[in-house]
Amino acid sequence: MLDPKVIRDSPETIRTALRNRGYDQSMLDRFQELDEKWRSLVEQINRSNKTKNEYSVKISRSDGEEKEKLITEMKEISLRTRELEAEKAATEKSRDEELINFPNLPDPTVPVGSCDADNEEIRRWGELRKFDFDPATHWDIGERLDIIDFERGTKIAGSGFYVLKGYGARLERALINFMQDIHLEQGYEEIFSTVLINESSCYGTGQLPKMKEDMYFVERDGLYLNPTAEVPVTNLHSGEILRREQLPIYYCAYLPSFRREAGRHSETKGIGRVHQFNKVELVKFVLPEESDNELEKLLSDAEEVLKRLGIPYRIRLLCTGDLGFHSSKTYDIEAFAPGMDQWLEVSSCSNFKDFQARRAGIKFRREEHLKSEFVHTLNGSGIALPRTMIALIENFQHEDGSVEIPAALRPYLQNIAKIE
RNA sequence: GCUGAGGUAGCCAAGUCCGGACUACGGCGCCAGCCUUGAGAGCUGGUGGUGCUUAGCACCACGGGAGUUCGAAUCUCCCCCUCAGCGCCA
Repeated sequence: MLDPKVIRDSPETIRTALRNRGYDQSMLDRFQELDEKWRSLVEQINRSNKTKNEYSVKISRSDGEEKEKLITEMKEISLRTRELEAEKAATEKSRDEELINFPNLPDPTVPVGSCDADNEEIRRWGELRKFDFDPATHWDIGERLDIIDFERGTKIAGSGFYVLKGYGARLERALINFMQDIHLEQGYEEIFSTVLINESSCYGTGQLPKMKEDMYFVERDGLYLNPTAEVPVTNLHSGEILRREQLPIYYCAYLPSFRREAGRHSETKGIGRVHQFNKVELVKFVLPEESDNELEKLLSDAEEVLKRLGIPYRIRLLCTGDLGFHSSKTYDIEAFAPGMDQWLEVSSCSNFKDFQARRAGIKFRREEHLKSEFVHTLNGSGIALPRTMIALIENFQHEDGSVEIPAALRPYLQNIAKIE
């Protein structure tokens, strides 16, 4: 959520940001109109309340005929105040509905652009492997090795689900532990959170209201299935005022994530876009002045996973048009999958600045006597499992259909060297 | 799931039965001033949010919401959460 004061004081900044992001700027005009009306109503109600408070004291101190007279007068004032309050409540509701739909302000370093082609490649790591045979896709390899079962996933849950078997399942578990251990080394504290989360948590990080259609919802209990551990983990501190010495907080969390991907999964074959997937997530709570640096560190912490696995990747800085609703600046890490011949987004590292903190009410105090301020939050996948598995299988395949296990991962798989 | 007790400011905690001077008692912590060589103690004032015509003024805030009333921390209803006991359970 943006600071309403900033919208009031520098609407042109907001207008530019909306334009650069490709948003309809009319929301700004609607907000301004409603906000002005709201402020005028607040003024009127304040005046009215003041009179009421004065009457209240007078009534309690008088009796008899005078008291009756005062009560009659106050009745009228009360009635009028109620009307004003009803109007204010309605105005406030409309205004806040506008406010919650404003996307975050892009960081000045974010390139202005509208589509994928405008994203800026920052760097590459690793050599793309040269094959002396035609590299197979992970779904072909997975089926041949009997480690990925698409048909049975569909049978037990539906289209867009899959099941891992044998070494596939073990590889998944190994990757989770491998990643978590790296992040523990890097100074993150491990969290295992709930998979079901309430509505206010989803508003807190900004998934709601925009992503409602993409989330699974348990109607009976009013709970959502976790779409990304960013939501529960960031909300661990919602409504809290942290002490200065608690910051920075680094959390890493493995958690299954669920996305409805309404009308989209059929576009992608394999396990690149599915309804349920595992992900290790990195979440940071930091001092506002540190968040720029913390984003760079977060990115390199996530990259470390791919480096140790030996999977080639590239880093892209997203342009204003591709930036997520709640993010101020985002780097995507894309691993190369030679079978699919595609760069796959395996991580998205974002600085949200105070956007989520403002929604979720996450503050800190520099000194005990000073006013509380909003923290800055960041998060990044560290990293998403299925696409990592795709890259791993497709990069380390042999012509005979076996898949080599990268040396760093072997200790997590009873030291086996390959799956065949 | 049932029964009971609770939720008041950064923290602890009075007030709630019986609505009105509650401008929310008091304490802890913290800040400023006074005092002191210094510190401590003591004393005085301050300590959340919002709006505005911003050395200030006003309003709001007692878990959340709705209602009753001229007036609600206080009465009524719904919901959330905490604790205890019982029940159920991997």
